[in-house]
Amino acid sequence: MKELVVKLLKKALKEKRIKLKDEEIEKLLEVPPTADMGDYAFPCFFLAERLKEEPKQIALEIREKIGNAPTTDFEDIQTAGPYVNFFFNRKSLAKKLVWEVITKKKDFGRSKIGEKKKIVVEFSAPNIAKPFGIGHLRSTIIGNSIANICEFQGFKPIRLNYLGDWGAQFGRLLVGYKKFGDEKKLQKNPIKHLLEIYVKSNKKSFDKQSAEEFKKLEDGDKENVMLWRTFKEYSLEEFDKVYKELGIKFDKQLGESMYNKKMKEIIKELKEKKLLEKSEGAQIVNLKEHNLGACLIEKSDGATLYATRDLASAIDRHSKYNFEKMIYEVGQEQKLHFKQVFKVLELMGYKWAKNCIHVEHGHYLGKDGKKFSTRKGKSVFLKDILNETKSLAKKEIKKRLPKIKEKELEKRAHKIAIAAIFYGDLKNNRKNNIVFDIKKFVSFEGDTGPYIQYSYARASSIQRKAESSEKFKVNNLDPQEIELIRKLLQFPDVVSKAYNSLSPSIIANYTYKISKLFNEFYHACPVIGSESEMFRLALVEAFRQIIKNCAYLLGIELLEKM
RNA sequence: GCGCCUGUAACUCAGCUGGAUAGAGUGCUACCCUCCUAAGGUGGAAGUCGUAGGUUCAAAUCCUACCAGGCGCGCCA
Repeated sequence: MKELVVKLLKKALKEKRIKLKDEEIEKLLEVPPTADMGDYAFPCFFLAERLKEEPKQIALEIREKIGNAPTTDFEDIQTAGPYVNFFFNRKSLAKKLVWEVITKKKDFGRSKIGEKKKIVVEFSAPNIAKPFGIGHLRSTIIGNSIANICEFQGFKPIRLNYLGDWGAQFGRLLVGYKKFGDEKKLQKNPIKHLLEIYVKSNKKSFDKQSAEEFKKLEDGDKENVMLWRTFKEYSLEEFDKVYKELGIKFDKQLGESMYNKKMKEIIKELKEKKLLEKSEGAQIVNLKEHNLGACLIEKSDGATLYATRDLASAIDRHSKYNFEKMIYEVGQEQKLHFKQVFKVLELMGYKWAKNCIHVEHGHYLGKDGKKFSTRKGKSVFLKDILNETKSLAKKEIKKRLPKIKEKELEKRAHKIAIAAIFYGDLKNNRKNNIVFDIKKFVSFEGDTGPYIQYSYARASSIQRKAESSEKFKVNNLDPQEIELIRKLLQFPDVVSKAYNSLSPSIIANYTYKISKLFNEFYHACPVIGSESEMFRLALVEAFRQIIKNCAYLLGIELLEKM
């Protein structure tokens, strides 16, 4: 539909001797704030500057050059000050859009611009031996959604979970386990026990010992390697359960430890390329002239660091996947680290370094405005949030369906809880910190995941009660129908906007908006038994389809009944 | 001290590649189930868009300074 507007404008502008590419015109087009201002608007300010004429005048001229309206596609084309407003023939718009959505189904809004090129998306990346907290929840939810968005834009995402299974924190854990460890406790509740140990050993007095234990681990000390393996196995079991509950799948699950053997190669390569220098006993890449400080490669005791492993992993992934882009969905506090790593890769001569992107997210803060910290033992665990949300969902379901079977109850409550948590996170701009409020997560009213599920369930309910047909005639449209159609029309643009900024929140906000418009439509326009029954059923179906596509992008599941 | 991010209604947040009257949700308040699911809908009250300058025909949006919060700045990840 947008192309029609572009076509008309291009022709009119040509007559005024202004050459603009289709994409340029498309970029200038706006969707007016309300339906009575039309469906697309062309602002003339930009041309006013170029032609040194009054924008109002230009708008009038363009309107004149466009010529006849109405046509089959346009009901009217008006000027409003400096804008040329295009009013689609709403009946034909309604018919075209609904038909397109119903025939394209899950491909409506999909783009092929990605040409199946690979995009590596690293996300989640929890640390072994620590419980899955809300910190990693953000990366998991956002990263998953970003991978889905890339897929929808025609790329082939490679979902990568890069477990924090190596590093100095294992030195701490080893010291702690040797001092306070208890095999029985470990078997009974491994994560809880490991966290206890970690908190106990996270003290300055153990710093030296911890560093020694980590170095021993890196050098292959038998006892340490065995313990490390045990910790890892227990953790993986735990994480598998978490991902299953969340409905998250990865293409690859790797750990930092796998690059342990490649450390020497990397250091050798850096030396050969004359990037390494010794400083205060450690080996660094000096990035002062790039205003990025120093990137630490090797500690003074010879042990490696995070950056070293990230360099190795990036090079390895590029040789394996030859990716178009690599996205790291990691917290904002690691911004400098990634800038350094990407810079070092660039200095090493890897041209693809510019295709590595750190997609950062803000964190959950406590009500005091402070960050939660596992190190201080203060954290909010996913398990607790999930349980609390689920039990409230159960209560709500039972209120409506007192006789529901336990199995069905469990299933629905789970889907609702996941949607509440996912949506509650994704609706926020990822860059910002969020004040964590359990009440908000557990709330099912207003701008929430369950509201979206509810809207879908209502739509599905109509479908169940009426027989729809492929043939429909569009009668006069009510304002609520027009508003809904106008918004549904925007779905493809919304997806591409979300992709360009790698922001799932754009999809989330849009999903809420169409749900709200649907509920308004539902309230104002009876479907079954109305004169427009057949068209309205088709419109409901189009809404269901688009909201399904949105839910897919967000990683949440919908329910036919709730 | 330097760098990055943020500051919008009582609270939590959208809007930020400049554009037509600044939007939601929660809370408060008044209504709407003989009607396709009230987890809903309709109305009302509530805003110096942190402050002060600047750029522009046009600024919540861009620039500068300041104030406030978060994060980072060498052997953690």
